[in-house]
Amino acid sequence: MARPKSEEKRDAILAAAVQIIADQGLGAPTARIAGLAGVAEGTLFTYFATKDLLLNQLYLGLKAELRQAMMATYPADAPLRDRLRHIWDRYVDWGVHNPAKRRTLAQLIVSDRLATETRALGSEGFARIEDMVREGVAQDLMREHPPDFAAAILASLAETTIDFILRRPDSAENYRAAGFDALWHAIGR
Amino acid sequence: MARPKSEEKRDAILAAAVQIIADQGLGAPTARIAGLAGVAEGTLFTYFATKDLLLNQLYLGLKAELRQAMMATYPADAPLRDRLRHIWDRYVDWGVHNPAKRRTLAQLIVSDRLATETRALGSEGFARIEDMVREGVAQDLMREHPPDFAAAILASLAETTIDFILRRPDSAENYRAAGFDALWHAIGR
Amino acid sequence: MARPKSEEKRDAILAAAVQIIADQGLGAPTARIAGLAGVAEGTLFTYFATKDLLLNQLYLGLKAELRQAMMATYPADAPLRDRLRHIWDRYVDWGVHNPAKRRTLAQLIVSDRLATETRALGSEGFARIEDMVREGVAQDLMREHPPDFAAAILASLAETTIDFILRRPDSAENYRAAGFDALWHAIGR
Amino acid sequence: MARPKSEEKRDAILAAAVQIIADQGLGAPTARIAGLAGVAEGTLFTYFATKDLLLNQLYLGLKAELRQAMMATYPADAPLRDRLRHIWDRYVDWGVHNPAKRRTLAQLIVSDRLATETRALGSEGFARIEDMVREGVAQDLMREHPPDFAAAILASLAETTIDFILRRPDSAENYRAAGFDALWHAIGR
DNA sequence: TATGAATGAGGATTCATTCAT
DNA sequence: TATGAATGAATCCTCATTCAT
Repeated sequence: MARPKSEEKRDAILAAAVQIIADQGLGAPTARIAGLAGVAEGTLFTYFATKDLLLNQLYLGLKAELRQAMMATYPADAPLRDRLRHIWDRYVDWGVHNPAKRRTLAQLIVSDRLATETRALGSEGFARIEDMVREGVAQDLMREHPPDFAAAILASLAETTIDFILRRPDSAENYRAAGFDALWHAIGR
Repeated sequence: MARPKSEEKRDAILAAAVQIIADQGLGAPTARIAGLAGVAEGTLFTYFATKDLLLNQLYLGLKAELRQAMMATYPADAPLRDRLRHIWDRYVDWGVHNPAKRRTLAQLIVSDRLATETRALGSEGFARIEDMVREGVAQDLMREHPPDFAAAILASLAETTIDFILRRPDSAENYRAAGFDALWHAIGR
Repeated sequence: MARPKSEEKRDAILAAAVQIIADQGLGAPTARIAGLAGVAEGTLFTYFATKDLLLNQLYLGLKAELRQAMMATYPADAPLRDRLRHIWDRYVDWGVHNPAKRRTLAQLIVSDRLATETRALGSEGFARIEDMVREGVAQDLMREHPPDFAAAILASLAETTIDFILRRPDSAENYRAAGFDALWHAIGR
Repeated sequence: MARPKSEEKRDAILAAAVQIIADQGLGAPTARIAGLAGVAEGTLFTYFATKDLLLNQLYLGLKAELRQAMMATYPADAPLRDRLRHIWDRYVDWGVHNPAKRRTLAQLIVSDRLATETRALGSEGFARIEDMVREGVAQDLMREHPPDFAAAILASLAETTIDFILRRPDSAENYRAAGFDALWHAIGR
């Protein structure tokens, strides 16, 4: 007895949700999401009992995806600055190449529909960055910031950088480098 | 000329909207806003023909308020770093002391309910910061970033800082200083 | 102490009502009527305590106007057929030249907003036609129809004639003549 | 395929609309219509996306019904006068026996809620009458009227006749005969 | 499990009427 | 009397969710 609820359909719903929410906001009807996903209105609810549940799963999924993108081909043995740059580039690139996902994520984050627990789960896994900060501080490469604060700075500078790249794609490389430069000075020594 | 439209009522509606939206999101019923404002459901619509119009006005109002807060008692003759610090402190303080307004602003910004024109109007007036950046670059105090990029970095670091202060109010002073430190290094030389 | 409520304003409101109702139906807002009449929303209600009252007055006014139009320069001494033709022509012409009034009247007649009494008042004054029918029967010029039935036939054929003239104004004269011909045969001998 | 949309429910809604509109006008709430039809408020909108759509369908349905009534048991081989009389009687009877439908139809016709296309569709199918007129003219039985004008005369005289019968049901037979007599002379020779 | 019709609470907006000015 | 802001009931329609098929 294989899994009866097809993984495929679940994914289709999630993917549809990203598109729809990106351009109609969280108020978008579940019916529209189902439609784009190619399933019936009611079917959506066999995969996600509730719209809120769908939204929470969506958030978690997107966060996980971003995390994976950041960590893919992570050069564990490279020098600190290179590893940081690796993460930075991955973050920025993911954002630049997935504007709908990013927009949806933004809506979810400021919304009141994420359970506290969900939010907590989503924030995990940036531990690697925090480790790097601790390492940097120990090696005297970085100024002494609380590690989570430094990680948050990385994220916020990356977001700003992505915004500018999306607005002026021609200067993408400039902004990506300038952003990293700002980051390195902001938290480095 | 009958009863003139009262500035007071308009403000009450806007103030109510801030509270309600901060904790129920943009989907909050206009009826609830009117209720909190102490006016009839219909009255809201004599002041704002449409919920979207209300939202756009609200955005503009909050942006203006933040701008004023930042520029109040601006020490025009102080050294660059002090002027930047002044703006930084005002920004952070405003955010810390007006969490509902800030939350509402955040919702509005990621929403799809702001007219393009509104968004443009709202972004104006951060020119002062950009001027400072130009000045800093000229004086060789700052690294050469596009001025609007530097201004955006200020805003994003301030937001991050506010987040941390709200989460750990006891360390407010530390975060405010650390945040500025990060900013100064990020864009300074 | 002359009359304080200006007759002029009253008429302006009634005239505005005709236009507005003709193209937006009876559901048109009183505010819009007031606007077109050039008076304030509230002023309308000092002239007509209620929208229903306004509608009833409007009906009565239009009916009276049509009646007067029909009877103007009535050739009391002409032969029966000529007198009937006179009324016919006046009726048709009034309808053709006052399409908005006619449309409004039509809406009022089928609506449920006319008081029974109003409707009764409106129907009066077609007595002249009924007299003509009696006279015609007596003179053996007309077939024996109930006089009010004959009058109603006149009205309904006139309405139909007006409809066709409005749709094909080039053939106005043809239709007016053909319509009268039909009427004369319908009720005449 | 889940529950299919039931023809029954659709008809119930249409039937309810007739009753409600007949006595409360086109302004009658959809909720009341749904209520009388025995379905939920929302259900009405799965059958008719819009109140205007419902109204247009209603008009078309009633027109079709009237047309069918007129043509049922049409004696295609009878003499012209008998065929005309057949249509006349059917028309009048339908009106007399379906006062609510007739009242609703009247409201719809003068309203501004029928699409131009709807109105066009509704007028089709009175072609049979026009054919009869052509035939009558050819046989020298009728005076030369434009066929559509003659058809309109039939309708308007029938309506007038129905009005009188409804007001004085005791004389139904007289009016029906007198009305046809008027019609026959109006358009016949 | 998949479907989509059925449900009815809820929401933005309208509008006749009232009332402070 | 004239004005137009204030009122809140009423209206059309939406939408998450349920349920018969």
